[in-house]
Parts: sequence; C-alpha cells; structure tokens
Amino acid sequence: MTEGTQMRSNETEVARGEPIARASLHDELVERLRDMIVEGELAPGDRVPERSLCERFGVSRTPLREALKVLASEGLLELLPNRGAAVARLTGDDLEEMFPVMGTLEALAGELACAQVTEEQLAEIRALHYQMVLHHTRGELPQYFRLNQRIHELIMQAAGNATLTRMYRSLSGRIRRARYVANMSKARWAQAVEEHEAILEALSARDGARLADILKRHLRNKCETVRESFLTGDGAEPAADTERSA
Amino acid sequence: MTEGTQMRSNETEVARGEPIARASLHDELVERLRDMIVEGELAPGDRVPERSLCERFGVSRTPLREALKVLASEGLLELLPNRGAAVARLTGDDLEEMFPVMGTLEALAGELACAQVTEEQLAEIRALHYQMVLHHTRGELPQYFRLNQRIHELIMQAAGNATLTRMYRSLSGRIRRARYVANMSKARWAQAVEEHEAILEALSARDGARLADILKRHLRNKCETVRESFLTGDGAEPAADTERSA
DNA sequence: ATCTTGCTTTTTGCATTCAAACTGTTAGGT
DNA sequence: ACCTAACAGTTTGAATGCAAAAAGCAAGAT
Repeated sequence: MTEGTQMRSNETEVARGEPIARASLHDELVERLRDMIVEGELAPGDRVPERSLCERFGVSRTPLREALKVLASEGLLELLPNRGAAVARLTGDDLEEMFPVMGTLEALAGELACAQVTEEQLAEIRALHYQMVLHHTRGELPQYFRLNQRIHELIMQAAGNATLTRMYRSLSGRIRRARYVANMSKARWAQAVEEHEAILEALSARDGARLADILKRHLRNKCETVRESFLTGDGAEPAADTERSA
Repeated sequence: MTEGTQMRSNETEVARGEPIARASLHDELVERLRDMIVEGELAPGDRVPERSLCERFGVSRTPLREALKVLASEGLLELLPNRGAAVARLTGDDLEEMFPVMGTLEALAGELACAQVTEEQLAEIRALHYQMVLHHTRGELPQYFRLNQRIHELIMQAAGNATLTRMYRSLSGRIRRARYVANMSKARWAQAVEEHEAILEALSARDGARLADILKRHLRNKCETVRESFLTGDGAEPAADTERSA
C-alpha cells in the first residue's frame, strides 16, 4: 500500500466522529476508477484488462470485478461478455440525449432550491459566483470550470433532494467526460457567465419558475457549445488513443 | 439503428440471430433480485444473507456478490460493511423526494414524445388507454395498474431518449416498491383516469407543453395518493414481513 | 499472396479457499 | 444479581484456483 489517504476536502462531508472508517476495497476502487474515467485518464473505447488494473492497484481480481460491474451499471463502462470491459464511448447522439435530461434535473433543483435555500447557502453561492466571474475575467478556464461545477452542485444541494442529487451526479460525471469546455468560444463563455448572473439573481429572489427556466436555457446553450466543439473535430470521440493533453 | 419498433417484446429485444446466447450468471442474478425486491418478495429492511441466496439460486458467492453491489449502487439494497446487505428501506420522506423527480422526468418524456411520436405508437397507446379505462370501469385494479405502467413506458419509449429511459426505469422500480395503489380511494382512481384522458388528448394533439404540465400534475396527485395511503397505516414500511398479498 | 485452420497463450467467468469481522453465549468478577 | 470479558460459531471480504472462451500465431491449402 503505497497510497496515503488523499484528502478530498471539498467533496465529502468530513464527519469528525469516524475518521477511522476504512472504505471497503470495492468502494475505493469504484471511486478511483470512476474518477479515472470521468477525468479522461482512461479514454473512451479503451479496453480495461483486469490483470493490469489489479497490478496497478495491488488488489486481487474479486473486488476489482465488483467495481467494474458497478461502473458498467452506471453506464461508464461497457461489459463485453467474455471479453472484458471497455470505457463506454460517448457519441454525439449520446450527449445530445443527456443535455435535455440534465436540463430538467437542474431546473427542478433550481425550483426546489428557491423554496428552501438558506441565507448562508445563498451567500456561499454568491461568493463562488463572483470568484468565478473573476476567473472568467482573467481567462482562467479550468478554475472557472471548477467553480461553475461547484455552484451547480451547491444549488443541487440546496434543493435538498437526495434522489435528485444522485441522478445529477451520475449524469454530470458522464457529461463531464466530454471535456467540451476545452474549446469553448469567447462568446459562449461570456454568454454562460451572463446566464450565471441571471441564475444568481433568480435564486436570490427565490423565483423558482424563473430560475428553472434560466437553467433549462443554460443547459440548452451548453449543448450548443458541445455541438460547436464537435465541429472543430475534438470532442467526445477521439479517434485513437490520444494522450490526455487537454 | 438499434431501434426495432415493431418488436412487441416489452422488455428485452429478442434477436432471432442468437438464440443460444446465455446471459452471464451475474446479469441474470441482478435481474432476478431486482424483480424480487421491486415486487416485494423481499421486504424493505430484510437482511439478505449471501449463503441462503446462493443456495436458492444454485450459484457461488462470487457472481451473487457482484449482483449485490450493482443493486446497492442502484439504491435497492443497502450494504452494511462487514454485515451484509439489506433491502433498502423506503421512508415516506424518500417517496416524497422521488415523486417530483419522477414528475420532471415524465414531463420531459411527454414533451419529447409529442415531438416524435409516430401514428403507430400513438395508436398503441390509445388502445392500451381505453383498455385501461375498461379495467377501471370493472374495478380491476391490478390489470389497470399494469396497463397504466405500460402506457407510461410507451410514452417514455416514444420520447426516444435512452438516458431518460434509464433513469425513469430505475426510479420507477424504486417507487413501485411502495405498492401504494393497494389502497387508492375511488375518487383518486377516477381522478387518475381523467388525467390519463387528458394525457392521451395532449399527446394526440402533440401539445408538448400541455402534456408536460399534465404529467407533472399527474405525478403530484400520485404523490398525494401515497400520502393518503400512509395515513391508513399500510404503505412503504410494513412493520414485519407481511406476505405479498397486495 | 491470401485465406483458412488448428494450436498455443492469454483473459475472463465462476467456484473455492482463507482470513478477518461480527453474533451470540457463557464464564468470571464486582 | 448484574455487568464485563472471553470464546465458539457464523458471515462477510478478499485471494486464489480452475475451466471455458477469446485472441494471437503459424502452417498449410487454394
């Protein structure tokens, strides 16, 4: 075990009661592999031989295989009978399917959030928003993207609906694999920021219907961005195993 | 593409090319167990000892455990570390969370379906609808419920969005576990039928916005039905292992 | 030269085995 | 008598082993 515990301070709630808790090998593998797929370390279409992953993680095939099955059920892997697993390909059609769904999920979240959001949550979102705006001003795309993601998650959290959050996370992970932001045009970026202004405004006003509407439009535009990204050639389906150069 | 529209198989595509194909033990178990949970054969809260299931299905623990992990990731089972699996409990709060999500998913499906539904699909839905109405007239609740479910699935299919369908199926399974229909009042039932009339009407008119609206309301009312069902005592959380008598 | 065909190697699917954690019971101490 | 603590039995977590399927390769036929 060369692996020290990596703190993920901004993701999971750190309960002070049970710091000793060790996740099962199986769960750890699911998390690790999911990240690897979402972050693009494993490219779409890549075969995932069990043996090599076992060696890489220093575990036996049993927990690894359990993890593969779970990730397949999430749609991140494809299981070919007797031929192992492969990272699920993401076609343009797949993405165009996902965005409307994402749109309604976020719209619902916005509606619920407006009804429930606390002043504190709102303040946090506002702070992140303006920091994000700053990143936009500076042209710092990765940082912008990170905060963007975070804001959407906070809205989701403010909605206080675990079922919804679960679906959102799953879909969000699958969409993020596309990495379309890499070649987002200046115009699109500016538009997205404007929409985020409107989002913050509607949320501040607790205007659920309006926020839902804005979020749906926001997602539709995101979908457009992806479509444009596809035209440039780069996108969800790299032809061969290109190194992850972002 | 992959979409065989005239296959009348309601679940799996029966390809005539490979009748020999055997699903993996693992997949078979996932299906089987999922049904057992959704149909209530395994009651919420029930422990699921590996050994007994292995004997019941005549398989070893390895594929069974893989299936358990998948079902846990779907939210049908809870995995207690070192203490095995239990059928996930379904609290009233859980259900109240699920219905709004179900509502938006169905609403989106309705919207998409209006834009894409073929005459043939519409005809099939219409036929099922009026047969369902007949079951209502005769007071045949189980048959009514089956067709009801079927109609919603056909609308979903007409939407032609695999991602959406996937989420819908998962959530539908989890909601169905509640078996709230068992004690639906006459008034609620009649109301549901009326709403279905409106659904058919809007779909026939290809009025997406209206259909979405109706479906959302339909689901809100379903949620109310559940709430009432809870007041009568029966509901999602049977105190002990009551036989599944519906 | 290319395609077929049989064999060898590798990988997967599942069963079995081993170790650690939990459950329930009983013996001992206060 | 009650509470604590140790022990046996069971169940889970993970590793290993074994058979079947696929992938790679080479030799022969057309």
